[in-house]
Amino acid sequence: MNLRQLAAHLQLSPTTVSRALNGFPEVNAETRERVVEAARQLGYRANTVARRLATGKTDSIGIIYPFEPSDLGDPVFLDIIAGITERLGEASMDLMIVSAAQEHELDTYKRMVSAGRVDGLIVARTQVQDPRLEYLQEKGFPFVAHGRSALADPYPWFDYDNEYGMRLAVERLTTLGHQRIGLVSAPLSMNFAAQRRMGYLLGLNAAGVAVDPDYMVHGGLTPVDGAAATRKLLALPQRPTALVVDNNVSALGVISALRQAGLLPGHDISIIVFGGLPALLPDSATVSAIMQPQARQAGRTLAELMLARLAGEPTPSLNRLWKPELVPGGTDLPPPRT
Amino acid sequence: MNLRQLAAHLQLSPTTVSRALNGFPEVNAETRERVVEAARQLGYRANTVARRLATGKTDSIGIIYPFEPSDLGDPVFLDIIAGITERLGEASMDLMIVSAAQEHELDTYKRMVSAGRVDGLIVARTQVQDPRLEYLQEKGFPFVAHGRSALADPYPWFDYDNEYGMRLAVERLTTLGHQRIGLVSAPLSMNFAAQRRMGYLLGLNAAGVAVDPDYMVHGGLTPVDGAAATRKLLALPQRPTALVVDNNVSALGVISALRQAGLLPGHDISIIVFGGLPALLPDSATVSAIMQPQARQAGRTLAELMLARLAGEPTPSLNRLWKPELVPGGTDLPPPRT
DNA sequence: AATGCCGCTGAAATCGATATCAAAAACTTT
DNA sequence: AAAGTTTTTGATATCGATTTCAGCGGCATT
Repeated sequence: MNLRQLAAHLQLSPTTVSRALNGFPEVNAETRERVVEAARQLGYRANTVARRLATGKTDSIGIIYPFEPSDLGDPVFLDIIAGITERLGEASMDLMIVSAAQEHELDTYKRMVSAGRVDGLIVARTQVQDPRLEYLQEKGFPFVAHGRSALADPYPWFDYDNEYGMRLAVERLTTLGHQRIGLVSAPLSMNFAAQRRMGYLLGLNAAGVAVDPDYMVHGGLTPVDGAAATRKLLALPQRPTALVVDNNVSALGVISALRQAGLLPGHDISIIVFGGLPALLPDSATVSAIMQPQARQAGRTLAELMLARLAGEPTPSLNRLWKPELVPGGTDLPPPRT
Repeated sequence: MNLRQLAAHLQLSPTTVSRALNGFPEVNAETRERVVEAARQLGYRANTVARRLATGKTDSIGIIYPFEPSDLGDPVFLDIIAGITERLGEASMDLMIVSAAQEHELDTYKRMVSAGRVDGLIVARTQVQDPRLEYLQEKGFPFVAHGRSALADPYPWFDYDNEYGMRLAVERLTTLGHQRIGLVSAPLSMNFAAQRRMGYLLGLNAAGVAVDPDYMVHGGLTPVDGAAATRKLLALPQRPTALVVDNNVSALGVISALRQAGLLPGHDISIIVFGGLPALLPDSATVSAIMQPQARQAGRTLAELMLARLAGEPTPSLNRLWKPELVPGGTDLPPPRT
């Protein structure tokens, strides 16, 4: 059942039918009613592809995700996706997920852009220098970044105030009296890691605690890396009395490494995790954390920004910075007396 | 840059250019080379939407996922998605993810089908009686089910041998001497739960152990439900000496409930988890499990089946049943002497 | 030399909608 | 009643590809 057939059935022109269904004001109220009724009855629904060609809009947004073979899966990513699709659905738009081998990621962006598959792209896991964003900006292709980056011109982004959050964690610990605070962080090429590291430094400075590079370990984004970093920190001559971890995936490894070393978090050593442990874990609330608001809400916001961008809102208004907060869970306590 | 422009540039007709780029045999080799070269040089790429309208294929597959507000996120779902997109990408097809409120799920299916947005759908979380599958089959719309269901005609599906897997677990425990084995399962309307329950029953029967309905608790699909079920089992006059859990999300709650009750899994009580604990957890390997092969591989297989279905392969050949296996992790041991 | 066939190319129709512009119908105004 | 508006409808072009069918030139066949 296509438009022409429906029109023939109604003894109207396709033009009028199309107008009636799309709510154009010039259609006679009675006619519109007839058309809408017939469409409902016959189960007519405009062919998405044809409409797309005619209007030039695809009504879909893409997200390109570098699924790595070894990737254990970012626990919040799915929740973000849920938020995005939810909000897009309300505007009857779709989300297209495309996977890209990391080395060909930029090529995938180029293909998506020039083949006109989507109206806009959401860029995840931004990096400090991000060729993907540079490419999109140069092309003038609509995008929203999840995380900030160094770009020439303003662009729409959504981000947590990573620096502030980590500073919050460090200041909490210094207030409690800690002097030796270890930092476990993700690769510094990741934007959030660099920002959280900066928060760590600022926090120490504010408390007048000297910075010792030995206490800052950055590695990968897996539990295994977290565990390795922890062992390195515990092996220091003066081992840290507290740890801050800049991401929750590594944190899983950190905690298991502590247990293996016979240290009970919240008893023998303090620990604050940025993002908190994955909510899936029954004991996730027992670890003190810097919490970001709901990931699903973040997804909705990303979609919201995308829609606003496509509606032509001026870029400077399309930035959102969310402040995380400290949620005590019992693993932030004063250092042991010596 | 569109086809017409490229053709004008080459002083050829759009027809010939299209044919050259799409590998039709009747094009002169020299001409083809010229065309291909020019396309590369000028960065021409056929507009996806226009091609879709002309060919009637969308080159994309949909998956409709009932993201629930309370959903903690299925830990393997993302991995399955990764596998699907990976395989589809190799066939240069896209995956469209659509979220649906649970109550409107079927409507969403109808919309996707009649608006011609995708060539096929992958149906997740099949149920014993599944109106979504019934609808798709009736419409003759291509789909692949992740999990079996009761349908009139044969259809493409991918599934684990749930019955076999759970039977494996139970037989392992009865062999060790357990007589009172508790079952924690997901809602029985879910297909996998019903199948695993059947495996549980068969396993007990095979060992000549009487079935006691009190030892079978089914609830929701969250850690909280798992914990509640566990407490119920522990409160029985003769409490079970072993537990089998039919899904890994509930298992998280089961384990924490055991700990709270002062029972150490693998010491005071045996436990085998279907699917194992989420790999994200550092100590996931310490729990005995019935393991399914890699989720990502499952995703690839789903995509593979979809592609085969679209290529017109006969349905009966499009079924895949994977056998899970027992992976001991230290929590399957003989019951304590009494 | 006339005919037939093959290899290659192009004109035009098609996919199913929307958008533009023209025209018919209904209604006011003078 | 004629002229001018406003309301409503329709014919047709358009989006950018693919696909069908026709045609041209060259070569082989008779």
